[in-house]
Amino acid sequence: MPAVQEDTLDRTFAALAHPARRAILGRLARGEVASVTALAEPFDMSLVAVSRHVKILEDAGLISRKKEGRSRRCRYEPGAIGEAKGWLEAHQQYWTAQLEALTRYLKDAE
Amino acid sequence: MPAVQEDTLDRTFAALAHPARRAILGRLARGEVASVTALAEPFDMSLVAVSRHVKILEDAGLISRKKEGRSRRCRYEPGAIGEAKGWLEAHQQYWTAQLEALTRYLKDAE
DNA sequence: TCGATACTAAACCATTATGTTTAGTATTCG
DNA sequence: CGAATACTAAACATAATGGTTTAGTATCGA
Repeated sequence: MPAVQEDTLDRTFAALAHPARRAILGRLARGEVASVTALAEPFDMSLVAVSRHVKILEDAGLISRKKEGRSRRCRYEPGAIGEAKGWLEAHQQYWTAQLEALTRYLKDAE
Repeated sequence: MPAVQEDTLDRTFAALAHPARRAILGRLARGEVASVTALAEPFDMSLVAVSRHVKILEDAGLISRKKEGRSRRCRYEPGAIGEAKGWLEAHQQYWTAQLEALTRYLKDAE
């Protein structure tokens, strides 16, 4: 199991906890590369607010932003989501292993 | 892809964003069934604080609490973590598919 | 029954999160 | 150059989070 920094997971899970950020990430995860203005378009929220959501996603390592003229090209970065998934998987696996052990134990005890 | 309620994911990811809660969940995910006092033991934090972390995990559906005499038996509930993992997987998959398509495209363009 | 145990509830405080509006900085285009 | 575009920064209001201490409530055990 790769040793992931605690505060990295903090930031990643916190970033994923907001529906607007999940929506933005979802769009980018489908391969789209979009400007902040384009990302803001579906939301009933100021551009400033969206810009900060984008920054939170960037700080969590979930996306990257590159200045391109006067706009920013935002793209998905798969590393952080992989780490979060890894954490969840590891814990689900432990549970599954535990459950299997219990099942075997109960079978033997019959 | 199962339709998971947005605010359920909000609560689940928010619950996972705190290291103490991940630690508690990790313990329970390994199959342990523990009282709040037992869960609080490793932390340099009041029992009251831990009790509230436990409640946040419970509200997110990650664990359940059952009154047993004067203590509460806390146990792992695999559903919510599965939904969170499902969300992450779905988005990783899309990206992977996108990447593969791009790779094919670039190969053809050579 | 009376005190200890295992909590949860309530009140409080400091900090962080999330939105707003208003400014300011680059960059492009006529 | 000068206006429009695409942001980010700053200042602000409000709500939520995360901790504390102090009070309850329920249960157990002598």
